[in-house]
Amino acid sequence: MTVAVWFRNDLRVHDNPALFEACRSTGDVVALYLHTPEQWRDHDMGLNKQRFILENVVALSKELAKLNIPLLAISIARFADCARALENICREQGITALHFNEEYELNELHRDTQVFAALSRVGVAVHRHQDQVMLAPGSVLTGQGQPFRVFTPFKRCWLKLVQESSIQPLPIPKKRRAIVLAPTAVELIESWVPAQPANAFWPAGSEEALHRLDDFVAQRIAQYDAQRDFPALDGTSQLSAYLAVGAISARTCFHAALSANHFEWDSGNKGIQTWISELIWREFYKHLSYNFPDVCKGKAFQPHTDLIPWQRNPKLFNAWCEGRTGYPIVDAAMRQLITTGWMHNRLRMVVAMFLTKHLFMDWRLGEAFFMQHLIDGDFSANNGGWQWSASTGADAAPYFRVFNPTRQSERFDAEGEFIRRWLPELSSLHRSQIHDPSPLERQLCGYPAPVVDHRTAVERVKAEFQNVKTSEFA
DNA sequence: AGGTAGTTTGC
DNA sequence: CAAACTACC
Repeated sequence: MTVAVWFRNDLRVHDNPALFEACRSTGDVVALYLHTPEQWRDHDMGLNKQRFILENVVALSKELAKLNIPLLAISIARFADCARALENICREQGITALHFNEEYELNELHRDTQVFAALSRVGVAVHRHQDQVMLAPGSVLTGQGQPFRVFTPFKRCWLKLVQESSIQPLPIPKKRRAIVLAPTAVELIESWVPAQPANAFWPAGSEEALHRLDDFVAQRIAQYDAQRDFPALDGTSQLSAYLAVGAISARTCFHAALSANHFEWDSGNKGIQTWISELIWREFYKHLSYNFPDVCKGKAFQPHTDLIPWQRNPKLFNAWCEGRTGYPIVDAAMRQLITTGWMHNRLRMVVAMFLTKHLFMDWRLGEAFFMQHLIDGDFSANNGGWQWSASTGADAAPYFRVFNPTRQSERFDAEGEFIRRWLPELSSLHRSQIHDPSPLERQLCGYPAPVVDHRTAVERVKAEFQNVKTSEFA
């Protein structure tokens, strides 16, 4: 008897429910990976993340080899091909049961429904496990049995349920007896990696992820609340990419944070509590994708905001993409994204608000651009963040809350350190000038004038929102 | 997870 | 007259 584990966004051997359960079997265990480059393209997945995933698959195959579990990897085109491919592999390898961890976005759910139906039809037992979130979507509900639309009550309920259920990460399964089946050559997987310079900021593998978590919890988490908003500092965990591909689980992160907080939930260290809150935002957005699948179809969470005549002016959009808006903090952030595949969270909010509320451009353009560049691109978190910024989402920023990029810059990069790092043309400017250089200084530095006037832009976007405002009497 | 204009307070 | 507070967007 052979049992298979299909790996997707859970590229690790520790705390992996599907792997752990498969390994309770006495038969042989094999691991499967399906590469779906065309689907990735449809999802706007950038080369940074494609590379990172495949490097993590390679790292995973080595971890699995230590357990005597061969990894079979094949390249197909898209999710629609998964059922057929798995059916073939199961037949060829005599696989009688398939385990995998659930994913909650619409296309992924659809894929998994097809797989379940196809394999059940040919007599393969399909076992789905909960992994991506600590509490399954559908299990965190209001008193009315409805999904939450507001974060704070969601968080309160989530913490209560988690306390009752105690989140305990699973161990690495025991080494198994050697089996005959040879794994897919690492060279084949490596041949799928896009030809692009290696990303030195993000070494692949669970080992690195766990090391980062240890380091963060030991050194920086206690100051997280005080430091996380300053992009020039290294105040965040830098774990997002590993969470996005599942090189580490949210459970492991949560458990480490809680343990550092002496298992206190609503008390103890403020930095730890704030970081845990961020893990809960991640849960909140995954639950939203599942409970409100319209957001997976490009729709705004608040339907009336889809009446807003967002612009798609390519000239302005390109200025934003390339970091030439004439707002130093925005341009520095965009260059960090393009260069490293990552952007500081505070700046994600700043540039997203700028694109939507100053340039009045469709938030979907920004959402797609982020996915094309982010190494940690995650549909739910990215869509949630964009809709928060655009004021179209669940528990979003109110439409009249518009970050003033210059004010944000003064508050969170007071010395201009971050700006100087990414905009060398402004590096000689004094802190009093760097956030909004005078016309003369811009000319001397070869730095563009602002593409829009702050005041004018804010007036406009507020008026547009008021135009589509739902009547209280409707 | 805000900004801003206008007003009041407090030295 | 600047910080603090308030109302509104």
